[in-house]
Amino acid sequence: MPELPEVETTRRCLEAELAGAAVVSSEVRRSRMLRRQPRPADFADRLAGSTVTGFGRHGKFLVAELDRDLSWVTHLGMSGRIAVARAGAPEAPHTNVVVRFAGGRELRFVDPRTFGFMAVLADDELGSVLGGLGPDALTDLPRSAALELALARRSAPIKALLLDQRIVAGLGNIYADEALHRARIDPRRPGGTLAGAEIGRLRTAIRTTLAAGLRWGGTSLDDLAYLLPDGTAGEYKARLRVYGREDRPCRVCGTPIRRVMLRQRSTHWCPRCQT
DNA sequence: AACGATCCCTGTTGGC
DNA sequence: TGCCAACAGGGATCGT
Repeated sequence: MPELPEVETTRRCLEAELAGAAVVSSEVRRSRMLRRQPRPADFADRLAGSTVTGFGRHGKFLVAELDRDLSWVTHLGMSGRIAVARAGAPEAPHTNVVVRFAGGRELRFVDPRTFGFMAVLADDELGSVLGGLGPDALTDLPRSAALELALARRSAPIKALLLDQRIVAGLGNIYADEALHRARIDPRRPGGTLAGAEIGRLRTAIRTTLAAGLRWGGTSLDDLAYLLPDGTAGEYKARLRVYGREDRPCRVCGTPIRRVMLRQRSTHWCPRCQT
């Protein structure tokens, strides 16, 4: 579930907790977590002795800047989360990577399904991981004209195009459904059929939806998946309009929310509000 | 090129 | 109760 609001919430916590901290050592317990690191041995070698100057984000990628011109990249995948704790405090199951900082705190990467990954990359390696990403949906959302151009003549469902990180980076399955409900657009519509006014509504809906998710600390669907780095849950789930609400009444018109599989991803919408 | 299916991995849930 | 299939926040890759 980690999508842009969850990653940005995580980033803000890490910036407050760990910006300026020096890495002492790291421990990788599942080597699969380093599969995007060109030479896996570089990970621990490059982290040791590095200082984190700040935490950034592009789409769903968390990008910590290190001194020495290195970037420490984390993707949370489906089930990943970051925890910050004191060394020695009880560990969650599936703690796959631990990075220890001077002063006795550590960053823990918990990820049961291991779809997430970490890598410490030099500038010339960064492109192979972040290169294909489109503009960030929160900080750099394209203007309507640019969005219209990106969707023109596309036959894929608009929902699928919103999930394509090359067009806009940051939306996932939850917030794509939520934004389309806010925009009153049927998720199955071919992207190329969206008219001018609809593009504007979609753009506004993306901004509003992401801002709302962020305001509530993201969406924690259950206690086993996404949580904030301090272990508390994001509160946006209670405010979702369509995701996970099949057969329950639309919050706008009362019509039962419908669900279909689109590109193997479950898709929720209101058949009355969204056309 | 663009599109859709499949696979990666582990855990939970719902139906029989 | 027990078992097994279906499904879950993402994305790389492979046919067509």
